[in-house]
Amino acid sequence: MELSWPESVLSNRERVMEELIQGRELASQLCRVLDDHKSTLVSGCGGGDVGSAEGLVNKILGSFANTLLILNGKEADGEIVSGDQIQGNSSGGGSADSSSWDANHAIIKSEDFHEEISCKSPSTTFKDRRGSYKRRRTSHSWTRDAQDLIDDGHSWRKYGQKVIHNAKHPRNYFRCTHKFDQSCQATKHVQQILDDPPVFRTTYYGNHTCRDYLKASELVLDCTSPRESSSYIRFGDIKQDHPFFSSFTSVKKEVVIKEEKPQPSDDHMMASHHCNHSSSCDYIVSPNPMVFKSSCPLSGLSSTIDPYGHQGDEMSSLIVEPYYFDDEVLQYEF
DNA sequence: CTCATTTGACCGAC
DNA sequence: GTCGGTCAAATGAG
Repeated sequence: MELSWPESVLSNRERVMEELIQGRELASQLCRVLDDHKSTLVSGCGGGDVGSAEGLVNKILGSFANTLLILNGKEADGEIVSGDQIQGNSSGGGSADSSSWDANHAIIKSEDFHEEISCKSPSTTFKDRRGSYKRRRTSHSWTRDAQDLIDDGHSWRKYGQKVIHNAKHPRNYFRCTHKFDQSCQATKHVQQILDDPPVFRTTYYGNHTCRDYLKASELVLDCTSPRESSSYIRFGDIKQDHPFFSSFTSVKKEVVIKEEKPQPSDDHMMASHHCNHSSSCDYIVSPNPMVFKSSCPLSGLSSTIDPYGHQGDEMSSLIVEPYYFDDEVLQYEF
């Protein structure tokens, strides 16, 4: 199959590579810093170079964010951020808090970005009765206004629709498809708030804890067509009519190749994919769930990088996947 | 048959 | 009492 990159992508390809490679280098530095820090702690000296580690983390996040912005075509708008501009979750609040990012006619606002790790109702007391719930007032949420119903890269299942007081259109309620099989608590509400032009407000609640590889392994693309303002690369569903989609076919293959290796963990999400093709493609997304798996919530990454300003969607999914650089896997062990 | 959507009921928050 | 979020049976699509 012929790989053909669109011009806009080709022009950014080198920059993407630069950003990714820089991210790899920074990550390597971070590993060393963390190792030093660990040994320092073991030796009882305390302190360590935490500030340096944080700086590296920020730079890494910035590198990946820049990559994503390039892919998203936002570079020209001067929205490339430096690593120092990105603040990790650990530094409190998250940079997405006051962010408003206009992409593809979408406006994202982070309304309520409180860190509430401990959630309200423990699953042990989970609803025995219908309608038993607590209103979401303190859980973090993000709203996103868009003229299109944008696929955010996750699988959603509609579980309700409600006519809202003083609202012209009913509100639709969605939960993650993997709510039960993976205990993913992410939900979203979608409501049309304007008629002409139609504007849909999507409010996201909670983080995706699922690993929806089929959907998560998508890349957000900038698209010149307003109608396709939210096109994605879908590795499990390559759209061949799009020149950029076809160019990523090899990516899909590589993902499949990795699957065929025996996975010790619960890595069965893409078991339905079968492909024996090999590929020499250069930068790849892998579904290996072990990479980036740490005690830190993934939202720590996604909340700061994701230009949409919400956690756990396709962007974060892309980021937390391991990246291959010419047969080299970027892996972190924290 | 499986899975997603629809829709009325339920119930806590206000 | 009203409103909004969720549940779950019924229904539909593939």
